[in-house]
Amino acid sequence: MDLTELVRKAFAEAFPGEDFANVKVVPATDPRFGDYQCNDALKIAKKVGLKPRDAAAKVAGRIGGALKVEIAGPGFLNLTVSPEWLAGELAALAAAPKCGIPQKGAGRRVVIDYSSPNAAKQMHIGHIRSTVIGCAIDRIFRALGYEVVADNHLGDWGTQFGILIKGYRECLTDDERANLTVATLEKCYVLSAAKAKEEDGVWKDACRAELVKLQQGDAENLALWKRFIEISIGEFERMYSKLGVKFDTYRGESYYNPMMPGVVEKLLAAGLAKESEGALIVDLSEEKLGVAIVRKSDGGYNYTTSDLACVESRVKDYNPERIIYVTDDRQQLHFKQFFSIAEKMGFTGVKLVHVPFGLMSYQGKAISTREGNLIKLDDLLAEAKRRALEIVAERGGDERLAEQIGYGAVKYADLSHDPATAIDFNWDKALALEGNSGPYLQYAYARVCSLLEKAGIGESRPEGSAFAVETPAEKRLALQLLEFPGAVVRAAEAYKPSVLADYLFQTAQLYSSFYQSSPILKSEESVRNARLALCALFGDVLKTGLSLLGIETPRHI
RNA sequence: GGGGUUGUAGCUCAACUGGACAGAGCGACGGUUUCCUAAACCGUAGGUUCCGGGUUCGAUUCCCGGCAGCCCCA
Repeated sequence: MDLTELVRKAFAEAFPGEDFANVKVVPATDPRFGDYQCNDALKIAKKVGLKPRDAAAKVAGRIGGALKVEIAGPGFLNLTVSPEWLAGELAALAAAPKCGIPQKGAGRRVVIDYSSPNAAKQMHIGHIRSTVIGCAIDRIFRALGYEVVADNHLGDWGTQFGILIKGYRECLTDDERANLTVATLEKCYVLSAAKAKEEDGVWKDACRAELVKLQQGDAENLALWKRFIEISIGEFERMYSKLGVKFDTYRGESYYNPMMPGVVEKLLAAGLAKESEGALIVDLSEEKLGVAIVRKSDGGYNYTTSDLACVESRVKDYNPERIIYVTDDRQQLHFKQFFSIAEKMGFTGVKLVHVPFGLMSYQGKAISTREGNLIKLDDLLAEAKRRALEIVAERGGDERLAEQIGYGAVKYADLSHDPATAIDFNWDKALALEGNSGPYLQYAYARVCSLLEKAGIGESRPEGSAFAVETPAEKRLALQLLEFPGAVVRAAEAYKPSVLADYLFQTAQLYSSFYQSSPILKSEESVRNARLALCALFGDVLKTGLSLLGIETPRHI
């Protein structure tokens, strides 16, 4: 029985002819107010010409069934459910596949564009956010039944390849060329770029010449470029496998490069683009979005054009309902511009969504080689594992467990914040193992697994009919567990994995509190069975929820 | 100059999009282990939600005007 539906029906009977699509029942903000509350009688009171409390009373009189209704304060409807209702809901949730996550996305397809590092560079801590937030959104949408195309829009084209090719030929030893790694590529880029700054400009011109050859399809340069990309992707995938990230496609900028002239032609044909100071621009000043350059005066293209080509390509290949871009918030203007142009070009059947996140800094400064504050992702993960191993080893845990916990800590530290929040990287916070942290949740899971195993339940599940909620601690946990599907939906609608992370943490807190205060294995049979059923459901919800955040759940810690 | 974004406890952050007494974590102080994993639990202290107006039954949330930080654009 859906409480919102029930209450909406009561509203509709009390006030025929009004629209109550927005009426909703939400969990009570305080246990003293009951189990659920509805605040909508207050909102419609004026509309129907009644005092708020009278409006509430009129609705309250029509809510029946298993619900106890009280009118409180200015006109809140406080709802208290019966133990039977609660047991029934818990049993239904326990029996539902995927812990009751609604399949809202069935038959729908979305493209999610995230991570997108630059080729020939090692990933660093600044890449965590797009990767981890994007991955969580990816998993959440899949869980809701969406067909997701996870696409890694690599930075794999541009002037840096002229510098790299020149550097590769001149700055590396034979041995380095034979055993090429991303670290070597980085080094050769730095050496070559430094020489390109020399006064005479000879090196710089040579780099440009290599770039032109590459762009014109010179076989040797193209082969080198391909090799650089393959090595880069290999290195990225080494990181992704540690982080549990998997892409369906790696279509980088180079993939869209050939489509750019076509895009510009369309813009011209549609009368959207015009010449200005030698460049081709789209004027969006009427929308207060300034102007977007779609072709520079030197004939080169930039991101706006490339992203438009990308939308066209994705619509053609996947026909998605939505394309979600997870990038840092410096790019907000760019996305507004390009979304606006895409709409004017007629791409109206696809919803374009930008999920901006606050840039990660370190010691108060933007992360860059120049600032000398660049921490490699690999090093961060190694340190996370090392710190976790120190603690895990005391209990006989192995390296694998240390990875699960250490990486879980890193990911959770990011996912538990609203994406919009800018994060100043801090070792102790990123690797926190206590309090509101990944390991806290993993620990709660390991404890419940241990409990269930001791009860002889393990991975099997007790009869749903065992549910019976008696004590306040049980009830708070039970009501919270019922909110899981809603939390997943809210996280997806807001594009904020933090909503789910927050829910899971609160749930684990309620469980820990319940666990502390309530003997389970030693209770007499009916209580024991009821509590075990609740524990099992908690375990399933926590495991499912953490999997949506890309955090592993070892059964034993 | 224009635009975006953020401002909540000592610190880091929540607050289900307008609801009841603004909640957590860390840090501080105090307590809990012959008992199902103490990476835990319980309690105490800590607030002019940046400032000033407005909208209304009700504002951390919405509107207007400031201030401050970060970012983008020319």
